[in-house]
Amino acid sequence: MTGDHSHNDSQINSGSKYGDSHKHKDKYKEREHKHKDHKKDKEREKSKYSNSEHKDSSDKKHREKEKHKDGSSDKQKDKYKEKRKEERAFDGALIRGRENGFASPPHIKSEPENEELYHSPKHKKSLKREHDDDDEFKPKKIKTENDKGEKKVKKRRQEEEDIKPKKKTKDKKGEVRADGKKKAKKEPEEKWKWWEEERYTDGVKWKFLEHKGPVFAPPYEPLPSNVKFYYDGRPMKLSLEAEEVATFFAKMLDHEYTTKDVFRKNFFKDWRKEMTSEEKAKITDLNKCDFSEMNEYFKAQSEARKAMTKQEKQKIKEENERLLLEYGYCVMDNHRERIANFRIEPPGLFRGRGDHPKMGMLKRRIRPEDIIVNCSKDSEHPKPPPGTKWKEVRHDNKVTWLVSWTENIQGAIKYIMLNPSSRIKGEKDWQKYETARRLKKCVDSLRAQYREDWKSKEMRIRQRAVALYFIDKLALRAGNEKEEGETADTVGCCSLRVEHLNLYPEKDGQEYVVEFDFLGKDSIRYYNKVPVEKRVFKNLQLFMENKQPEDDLFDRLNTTILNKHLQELMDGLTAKVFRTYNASITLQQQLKELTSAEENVSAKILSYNRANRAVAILCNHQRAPPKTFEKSMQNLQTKIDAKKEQLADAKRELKSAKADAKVRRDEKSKKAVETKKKAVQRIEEQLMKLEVQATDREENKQIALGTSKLNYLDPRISVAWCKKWGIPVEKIYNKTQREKFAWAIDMADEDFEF
DNA sequence: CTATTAACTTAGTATGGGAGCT
DNA sequence: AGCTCCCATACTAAGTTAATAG
Repeated sequence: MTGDHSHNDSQINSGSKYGDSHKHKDKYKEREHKHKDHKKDKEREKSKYSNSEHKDSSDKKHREKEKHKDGSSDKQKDKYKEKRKEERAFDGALIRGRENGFASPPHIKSEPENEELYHSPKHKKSLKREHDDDDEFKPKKIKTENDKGEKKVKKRRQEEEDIKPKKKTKDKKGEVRADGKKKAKKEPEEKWKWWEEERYTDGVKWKFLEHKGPVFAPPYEPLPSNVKFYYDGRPMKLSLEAEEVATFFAKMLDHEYTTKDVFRKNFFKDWRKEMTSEEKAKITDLNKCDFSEMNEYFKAQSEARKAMTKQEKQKIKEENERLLLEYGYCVMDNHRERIANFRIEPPGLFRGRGDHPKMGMLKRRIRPEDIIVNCSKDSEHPKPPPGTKWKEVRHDNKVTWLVSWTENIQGAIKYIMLNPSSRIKGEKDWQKYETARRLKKCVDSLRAQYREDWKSKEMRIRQRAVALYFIDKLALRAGNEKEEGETADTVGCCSLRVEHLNLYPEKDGQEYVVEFDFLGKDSIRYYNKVPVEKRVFKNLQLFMENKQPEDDLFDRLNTTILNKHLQELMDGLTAKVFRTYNASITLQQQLKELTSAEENVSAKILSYNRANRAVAILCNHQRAPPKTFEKSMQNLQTKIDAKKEQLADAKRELKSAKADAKVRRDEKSKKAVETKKKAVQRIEEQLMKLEVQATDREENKQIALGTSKLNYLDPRISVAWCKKWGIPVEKIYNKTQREKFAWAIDMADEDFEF
């Protein structure tokens, strides 16, 4: 791959990368107080180093110069022109005429009619956006304009229908339900190919949106009177409110969380807030609280649930399906789309990841009064439960969410949004990969540029350039600043501190080795030793000079600055695009390298998984080794041994059959030989499959493939690979994944190049 | 500017149901 | 028929980024 650089190998092979992240966390416990004055430190750092930076006013000039320099070579100019062209082409292709109204849906059901409405066979072809190669040869612009013209007619037609949306919507409801059943048969040929349509411009996300609102958590069910809470050894009846919160804790009793000081402290504080004044007066020490009876009750409950009869379970299942059918879908622009999370998060105790200062706090119950509903004006608005009101109903079609509320732990807003299979998510996803592909086209010049910048006389530019190098080479995340004491102490690239790296002029026979050791997103440990270029090394030494361990490595850089810079280099470029780009390009290149034509399907899939794994390692996607890992490995080994034995038997039988045939020379015995031969073959195949499976599983012990597959790897690479080698796409993507990547499965052919 | 907020993507883990085995 | 194990899914926390407020 031209775009690739060979940095991956060292990582893929670095066995040392995965320490036990949990054990490791202790090391970071001290951190909190240690770097309390962090902000101040940063200021201090700034003035300390300001000498190395001649007047900030020169920055602007410098930037201009860079631009000129960039464009000065003809080759580069061409490159940029090309890039521009691409962008336009893609954008053009993606524009959905904004007047191409998607107002209220006449018939959600009958996809055939919709199909006609949105892409009559006539211009279907021209609307179809294919990959860039094609784009270069087609006059997109003109095409788009034509389409607009055509669409206008349609739009008008739709608007007429808009006039009586209410009625229409009602009609359709009956249908929706009826449809749910019919679906199974019809669906295949009815699947809506949103990727063959044009996109909205100007940040409009939809024209019509109708949904039923969220499903609230079930109300609290008080404990039966025989299940008691004990304080200081004596039974104590709690008020409903206090009892509910107590049950949250009781349910977690076997969890390690409840042994942590912070968790207990936070829980107790919030619990006390729910107590009556009498309770508050009495219950003053969590250690005197005995929740064990409650805990047992819940365990018994879950046992009982498991022991339910088939019918009972069936009933629950049906109820869930009913709920899904009623609340799990919305209508957005003529299409019924699946909602991702239509249930409101139930109350409970906050479980932060890592050393979270807020772990154990009470996560409040969300009521209708907390909910903001978003839908179109002309839709049938969701109704709040009887006797309640929504906080607000708004009609903002510049956003994609249907419902939002503010969560009480961090004060963050939570949303209900659509499923990944929806048009609105799919388009975004596709666009993400297109941006990464544009990066591929300019990454070489960009790399050349940051290498130049390592020599800059401005500290801020050097820091930026080194940070960018890390982001590119190591696929680090951007690393926003976080508010101290509000979250676990984790970092990304821009927020790295001096204590997170060690410099070794020479280590293990390599020069200029940097050792990274920090907690990243979700408090997952990143540990890596990488040889870097001398210039980078020298720069790091410079950045770390005269600093305390808890000082920022890049004291003149943050994610805003970095992203602003990136935006100037390429439209749509941000730090995370590098992750997407490097992940996808690595997959593509690894697939090329690892797949061998002679191998059978399961060996090819192992190769695929290995390629996938290389990406997961690059992106540091880890998982806790499954609790049952050792056992399941053993089981597999047992199976393998059994299979081997079986194979030996089969071979023996074959041999004797052969001998037999030789003597008897009749049809029957010949046939027997054939049968035995086939049996041997079959068993060999099975054995191979098992062995491959074992290898795969072993290699996957603490690596999670899912995240990269879902979020970083351009699905068209995988689809193309499947097509090229005749692998059924089902072997690579399960049902959900196929739904999410339907666009890629439909449009990528075997020559797709990322 | 800097800080905050809003919106959206990315993340690992818990759990529950179903496939495959005994 | 019951059991085990494994995967898919649900869940929701924790990031990134751009927009907005101060």
